[in-house]
Amino acid sequence: MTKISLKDIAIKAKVSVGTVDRVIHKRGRVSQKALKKVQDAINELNYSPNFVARSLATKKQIKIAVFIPSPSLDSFWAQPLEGIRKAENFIKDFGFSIEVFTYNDQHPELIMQMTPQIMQGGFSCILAAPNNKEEFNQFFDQCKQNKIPYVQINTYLDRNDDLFICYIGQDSFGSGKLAAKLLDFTTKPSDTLLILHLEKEIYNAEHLIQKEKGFKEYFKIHNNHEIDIEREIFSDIHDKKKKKKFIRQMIKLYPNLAGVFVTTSKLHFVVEEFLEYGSDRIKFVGFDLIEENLSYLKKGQITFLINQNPTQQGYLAIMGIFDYLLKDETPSKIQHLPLDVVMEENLDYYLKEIKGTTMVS
Amino acid sequence: MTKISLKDIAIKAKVSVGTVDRVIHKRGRVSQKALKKVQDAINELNYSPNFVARSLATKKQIKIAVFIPSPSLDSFWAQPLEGIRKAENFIKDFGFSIEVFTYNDQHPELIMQMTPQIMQGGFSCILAAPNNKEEFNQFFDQCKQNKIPYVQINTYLDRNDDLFICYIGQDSFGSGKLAAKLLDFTTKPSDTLLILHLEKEIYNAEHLIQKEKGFKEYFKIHNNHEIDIEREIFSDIHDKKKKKKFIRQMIKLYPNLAGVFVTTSKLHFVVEEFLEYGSDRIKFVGFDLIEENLSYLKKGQITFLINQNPTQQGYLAIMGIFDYLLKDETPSKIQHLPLDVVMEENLDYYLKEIKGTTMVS
DNA sequence: CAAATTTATGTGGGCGCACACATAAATAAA
DNA sequence: TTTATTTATGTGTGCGCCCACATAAATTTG
Repeated sequence: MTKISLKDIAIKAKVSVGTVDRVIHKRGRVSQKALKKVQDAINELNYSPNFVARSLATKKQIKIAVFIPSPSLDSFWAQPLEGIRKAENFIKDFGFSIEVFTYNDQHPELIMQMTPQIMQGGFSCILAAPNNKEEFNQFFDQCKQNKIPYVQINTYLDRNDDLFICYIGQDSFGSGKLAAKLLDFTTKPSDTLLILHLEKEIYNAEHLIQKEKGFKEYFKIHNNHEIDIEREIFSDIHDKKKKKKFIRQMIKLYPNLAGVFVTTSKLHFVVEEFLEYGSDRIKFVGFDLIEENLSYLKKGQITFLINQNPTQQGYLAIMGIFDYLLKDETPSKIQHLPLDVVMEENLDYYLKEIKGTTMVS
Repeated sequence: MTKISLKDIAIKAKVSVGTVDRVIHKRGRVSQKALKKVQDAINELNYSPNFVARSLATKKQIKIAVFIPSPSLDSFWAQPLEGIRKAENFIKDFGFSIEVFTYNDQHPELIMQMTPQIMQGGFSCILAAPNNKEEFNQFFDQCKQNKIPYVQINTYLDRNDDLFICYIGQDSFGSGKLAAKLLDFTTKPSDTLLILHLEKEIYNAEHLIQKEKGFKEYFKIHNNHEIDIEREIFSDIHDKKKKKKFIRQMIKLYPNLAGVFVTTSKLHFVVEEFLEYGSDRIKFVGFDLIEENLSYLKKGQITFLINQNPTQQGYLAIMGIFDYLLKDETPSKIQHLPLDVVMEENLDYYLKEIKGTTMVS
């Protein structure tokens, strides 16, 4: 009942293990006759290589580069990083190692500066979160030139080259629809709902565009209440004066405001002001279980947060790369993770991460 | 930069690898002097064994038994099984194999009949879903006698012996609270909410008791609307006549019925009748993304389903056992998985499972 | 047809570890 | 002191695979 080994194949095909090895790795130098015998034996015995032994034998160290926004600038990224570390812990005995590079998505010009360093680091694969559309299209072009395969997480950039392995993350469009549904629980006829982008250069952030589209899509289908959908952009969130002014203006502009959908994790920057100047009817929906948002959720001032399984994103991406490099398994191109609806009552379970090496999706 | 190996330790401690091996495995036959030298070397070089090589060297096959309700009788169990298979696919190259035994929780007397077979199967570890309290306490006693460690999923049975490795699953109490919150979104003063157990022998199903407690707990804290909480038990769900009669009776008994919480995955058995005889104000909350429930969710007749991460439960349990047996890692005893609030808009993402060998939570 | 070249096949060492076995050192019994 | 006995230590083989190298067979060239 024990697994079929190379040797079993060799015996069955009446050749040496060296020949079988050559067939499996398509190294050539095998006669037609032997080739067929070996292939038949492999099929008959339903052989698949033992990747544990394979990993031990190929003593080559495999390096993976990770390129994500800095967790110290945006605490959201601590979570994917945690998943990445968890995966690293698992695959390190297979000779895999991980090197993390971080960027600031508010200063995308630095991304290009870091690119050469990453390209020349001798990495077998790159995991990147392409927050900035333009820069990362260039980055991935570089990957292509250097023949380095890559995986995307969190933000999806449509790429056609064959070095793009897969995307793992949320469906931004779907998350917009979900946000709409959550706000729609409490809408009344002729209410206003506001889509609020707290970022500059929206055009360059594909995921935000998709979220807005999804939100609007929901109300195209379900607009039984004649809800008024508005959208605004404001990026000076660190300038308190400007922020207050802006929010006052919003309240004035939209007297029937019943809900605010912030398309990033930055909802916490505006909740207080909306509550102060606006009516208490206003409900909020935003993204991500970062500390700053959680305090409002716990106080009941934010009703819903949408969680995008960040830890899982990082973990799955690394493990996918592992499968790809060690087992030659090609994953499906688009892997959408669940969009969790998080409120006070189920928050805890999302926070405590599963202990032990081997988490999983 | 390559990892420290046994040999490195041997050289540093000026002994042979055999001696190092003896120290690591506590096999004795090592002098005090040598012991100390080796321990010091291990600490200094921060050595940890390469579990890939270890697995290859210990050629022994490790068998894991899985004991869960039959997926053909309760389709919920297809999902944990999927996670189990996924994990199996990963660990099979490590010489691990899995054998699945199923039982019928409606006929717990058969559980004891199967027990000897499982105990004598030569398993290194058992994964069980202890739906029936009494029988599984006996079952786990047997595990203890036979010195076979075990992991619980989905239902938690408090056990004190040191062969109980861990529990992986939802927090039943918390899921009750969450259900209460979901129904409370639309309650009005003096509404009635009904906790409905569609099982017999509730006293023997610990998780159901906990769900009820959690539900009531929520309204102890949040009862601003003077909601009336009722609870009923009905188990003849396959007898349509009795079922209809029962539901009519409920409607009559509770004229202000605004919500029904079914504590298992069997909500689909009663939705239609409640909708037929009752007011359309009645909202439903139940568990599990099984096909029968999903059709109602998609039609908008069920608003919320609570998902208990079943696939993950199975996957994590097996991988936990793997870590436990191969890496000597002791996991934390209680691992609560997230309680996902699933509605029409985010359903899809929970259904499509991540492709590839190595999922992971 | 022998020699040189190309192509096909087999052999052996090693990855890091576990484990059986052989040997050496220390201690006890004769 | 010699011989058993116990205890300590080292060596060697193999897990399944990869890969470098040696050898053998087929083909080409002179």
